[in-house]
Amino acid sequence: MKNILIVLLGPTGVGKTDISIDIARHFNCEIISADSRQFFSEIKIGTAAQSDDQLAEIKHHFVRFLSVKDYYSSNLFERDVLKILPDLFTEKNMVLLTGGSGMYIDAVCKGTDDIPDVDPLVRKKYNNKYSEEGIEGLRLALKMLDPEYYKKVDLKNPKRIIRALEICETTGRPYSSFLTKQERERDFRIIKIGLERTRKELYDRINQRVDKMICEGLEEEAKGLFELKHLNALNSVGYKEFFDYFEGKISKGKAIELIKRNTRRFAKRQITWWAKDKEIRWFAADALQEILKYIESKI
RNA sequence: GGUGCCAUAGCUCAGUCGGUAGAGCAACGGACUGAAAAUCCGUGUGUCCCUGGUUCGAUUCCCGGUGGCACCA
Repeated sequence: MKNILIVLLGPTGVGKTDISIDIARHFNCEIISADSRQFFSEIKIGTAAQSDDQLAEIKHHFVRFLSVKDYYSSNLFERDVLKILPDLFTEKNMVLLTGGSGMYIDAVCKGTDDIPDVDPLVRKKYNNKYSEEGIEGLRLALKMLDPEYYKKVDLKNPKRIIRALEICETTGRPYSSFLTKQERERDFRIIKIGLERTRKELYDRINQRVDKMICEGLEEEAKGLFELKHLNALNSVGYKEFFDYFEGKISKGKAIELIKRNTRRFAKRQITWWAKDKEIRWFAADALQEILKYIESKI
């Protein structure tokens, strides 16, 4: 029987965590988290972490295993997950991958092209170039180094351009020459399950969850990380807004309001990301029995 | 009960000396292969409270309703 990776995805706040526990319990399998912020140990409250009971009952991988000071990426996630999957599959032919980071899930399911790692100094160099010369400076450099990608890329998005430039510089080849658009073959089956709710319901849950985080002490958690606010891992909804409050830029009420709004917008971006993935079978977020039945029909 | 004010986008409101309307916020749609809870792009979504009148034409002016607020009783 071929090994199976169940992928449970959906926007933030839809209810993935609870149902992932139910599914893992039912099939007696372990969980790999594909949530790019739950990786970090210091940001527990703002990332709606699993409860201690949940973590005790079901073995979770890639949850709070990094410090916010660590560098991580979707590519490292792909490598790390592919590294541990064989071990997990020797014990049980099913593993549950669940989370809300679309790019990380895709990295595991579809793979990414082989592109050399980049020296952080090179990224720094182009970030400096951006602050000194603006987006136009980046565009000119890209036009020189990778005219093909220049035609495709969003020329207003500095991160996209900087990424291409740092690869061009590191490898001496155009970034676009590394992009094959070919999906990797995996030696396990993938069953993708999406959880959905009406927009109204989802937004109500998000708003309530933010209020809950505030009660649980999100402000204190953020305060303790204020000195590290420049770190990428802390450029996250729930923290950046509090940092603005601590700096006196906005009121506390405004910060909470913005956390809610930004979480809603984040959820919308997640929905957009998955909208074009035809492999996903969508279910109402509380339809556990249907989901279990669906999985069983596929194995 | 009387008088006054108000009624326009999801919300707060602007505006049209009569030619069917706009700003902030919210919202909506999209892009995205190693920073992705990031980053970036795009979009006004409207019985201008209702009925009648004047008018070539009414969201705008007038009569009468309805609802809200304030004050007086």
